[in-house]
Amino acid sequence: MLEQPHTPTARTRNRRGEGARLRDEIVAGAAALLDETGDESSVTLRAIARRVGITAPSIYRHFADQPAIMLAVVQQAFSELAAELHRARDDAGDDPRARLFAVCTAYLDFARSRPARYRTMFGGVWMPELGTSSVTEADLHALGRDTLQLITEALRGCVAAGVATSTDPAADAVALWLGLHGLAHQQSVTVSFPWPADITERLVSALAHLRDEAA
Amino acid sequence: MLEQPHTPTARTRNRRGEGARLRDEIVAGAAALLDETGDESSVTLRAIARRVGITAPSIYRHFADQPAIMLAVVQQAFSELAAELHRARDDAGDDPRARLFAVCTAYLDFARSRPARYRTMFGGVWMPELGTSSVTEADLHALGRDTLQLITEALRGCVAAGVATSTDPAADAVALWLGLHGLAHQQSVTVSFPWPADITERLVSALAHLRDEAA
DNA sequence: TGTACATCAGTGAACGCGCGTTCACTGATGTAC
DNA sequence: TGTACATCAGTGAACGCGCGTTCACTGATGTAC
Repeated sequence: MLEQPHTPTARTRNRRGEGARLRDEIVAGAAALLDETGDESSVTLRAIARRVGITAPSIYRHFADQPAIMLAVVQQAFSELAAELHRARDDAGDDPRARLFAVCTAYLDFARSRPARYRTMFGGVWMPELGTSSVTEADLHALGRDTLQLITEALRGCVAAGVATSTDPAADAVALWLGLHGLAHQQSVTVSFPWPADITERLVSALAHLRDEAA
Repeated sequence: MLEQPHTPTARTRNRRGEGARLRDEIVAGAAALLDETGDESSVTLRAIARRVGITAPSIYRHFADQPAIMLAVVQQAFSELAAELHRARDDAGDDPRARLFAVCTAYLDFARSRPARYRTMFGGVWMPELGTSSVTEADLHALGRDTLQLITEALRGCVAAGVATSTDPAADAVALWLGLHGLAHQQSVTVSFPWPADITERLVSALAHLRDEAA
């Protein structure tokens, strides 16, 4: 990860009533910084300000403190993830097995393409700040609920079609998500791990209790 | 996680030739700090020094820089993990199924009892420092190799005894480890996740391709 | 057995840096009359 | 249509802090003679 100064384009100040735009720019800048440096600790309030092309105090008009920015980044990342999973499922046609694999593959692709953001979403690194910061515990609940629900539905589809033998799709969906998370997380940390080539298929078919494709 | 000042016992300086003892105290102090704060960024060189009861520059006699301390903590944690897994397996008797579960349960217990250390071991948070620091890539390879080998052996034992139907234990062991890692990691981050009660059994039996116990 | 000396463990003061946050402000833009 | 004024987006300077790291040093301990 080389240093890439990213000379910010000279900003023209927002017009009256459009100040809220800066909020989006701040979140986008923080996300870009996170992706580029791969390191959560590089995403400082001042670094974000430099990146966006404003002075540090300007951020306080839009965020109570630094953790609040990270929370916004994480929230946005979760809705991006949900959107990508939905798109993948809808593009996969009607075969329930294909739909399940489409969702799982999209999940892994998401993590692979934004490793640092994925780690931040699930890393809990910003959670110890709870209590000292403006981030409330309520903000954090239900962030991953969408994802889990999508996986559950895809698994139920397989069961209904008789291609999966799971007798408790809700519980097995949790197990399946945990497997995906383990792989996604480890991929986001190491590139040189000696994965079996078919590791995704292996994980998904075992955890979803898929029948042999031949059968 | 409340602040616990931990007034260090007044140190008596090591005798000549025993200076290397401080090295162990530094590593232990860093690990303790990590476990107590739950936050990697609190484990600064100066905080470690305070904790151990020495001045900051004294650390440089034993470690080239700050990441080198974290590497030592991680290395020690990996050998602790390996030791606990071996002990669990050896205590589990001869039943291969029980041995496999003993290893997997010990793995999860390890992560649960030292969440922050577990996250640091596998979090890759200290890896971006590579190149700027004294930590070499060679130091990092093979750290988890022991663990994976133990799981592989336990799985092979099940296959040999006919209680698991895996046809590629080496590859399935990777999948099983990934599942355990997903669960261990998520547990280290959240306590309030609505896990199914039998999540461990569910993960292990699916990924290891265990036969129904009834059969 | 006594003493000079080298070695070693650790200290104390200082450095420059980037950080989060505060404060009083500026100057463009829209609005009321 | 013109102008005074309130509002709003953002600035600039400054703060205190903890950090990693450097440097010259101290003083106890063991060793050679």
